[in-house]
Amino acid sequence: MADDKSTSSIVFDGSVTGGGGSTGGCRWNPTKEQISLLENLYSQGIRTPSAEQIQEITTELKVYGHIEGKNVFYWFQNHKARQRQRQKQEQNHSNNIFYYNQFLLHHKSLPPPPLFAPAPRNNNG
Amino acid sequence: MADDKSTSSIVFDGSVTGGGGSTGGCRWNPTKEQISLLENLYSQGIRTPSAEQIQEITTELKVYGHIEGKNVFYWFQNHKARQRQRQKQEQNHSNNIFYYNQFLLHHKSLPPPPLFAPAPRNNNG
DNA sequence: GCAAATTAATGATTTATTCAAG
DNA sequence: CTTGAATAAATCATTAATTTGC
Repeated sequence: MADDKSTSSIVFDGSVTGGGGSTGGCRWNPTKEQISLLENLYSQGIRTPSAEQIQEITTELKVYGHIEGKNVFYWFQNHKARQRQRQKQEQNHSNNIFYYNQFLLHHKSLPPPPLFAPAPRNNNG
Repeated sequence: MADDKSTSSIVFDGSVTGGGGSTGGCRWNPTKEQISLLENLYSQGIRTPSAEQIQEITTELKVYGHIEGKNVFYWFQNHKARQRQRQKQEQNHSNNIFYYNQFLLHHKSLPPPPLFAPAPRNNNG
């Protein structure tokens, strides 16, 4: 499905180096161990590791194969986003009770709302 | 398209105001359309709509279901607050992930990340 | 069994929001 | 109001699975 994109030529030359050779792919190809470890960390609650964390994780994962900090960073980004996406698809549940305090609503009849009245100043419209 | 969950339609038909019987369950339950529209307005820059704006928005949103001015007002209040909270948490949690996202990635292989490392010492070996 | 073609998964880039600071 | 910072969302591009035909 690579229609006429032509916009991006990609400067990626695959000089990822470091790899033990293998297929010398252009993009990082995580090993089972690496994925397992990453998923474990994610499961532990790590969603957006700090730079330091990324460094540590990268170092750890290097034992199982070539990897860089950016790979770790991207992995968490993508994983979180895709997990979210999948969850969203499951949004079949009925009500979407949102964030609203019933506190005010209990007032029911709602008297004249002066709250937002004294603000005739600039409007963002 | 036509992703209507059709969950709406009832919910708040009439007896919202002037009740007095049930203590709870009478709070505004925004529909997808309403939320979408509100978020759109928020995205357009509206943070604290004036009374007139609230009125207009309310009128517009009434097409999709019962809603009152206070709901609109509170929605913006809560939405803004929530966004701020989230942003703050993020800021406090992560430091310079940005480092990976903008600069390094464009430079391919991750060089030594001293940017966010005030570490004046350099131990190696 | 294997290879080409197609589809699905996912790594890597780019873009758009959002709040804080000046 | 403009700029800076930092994601998250959307998108592109490549790899792995899977399918299909021989």
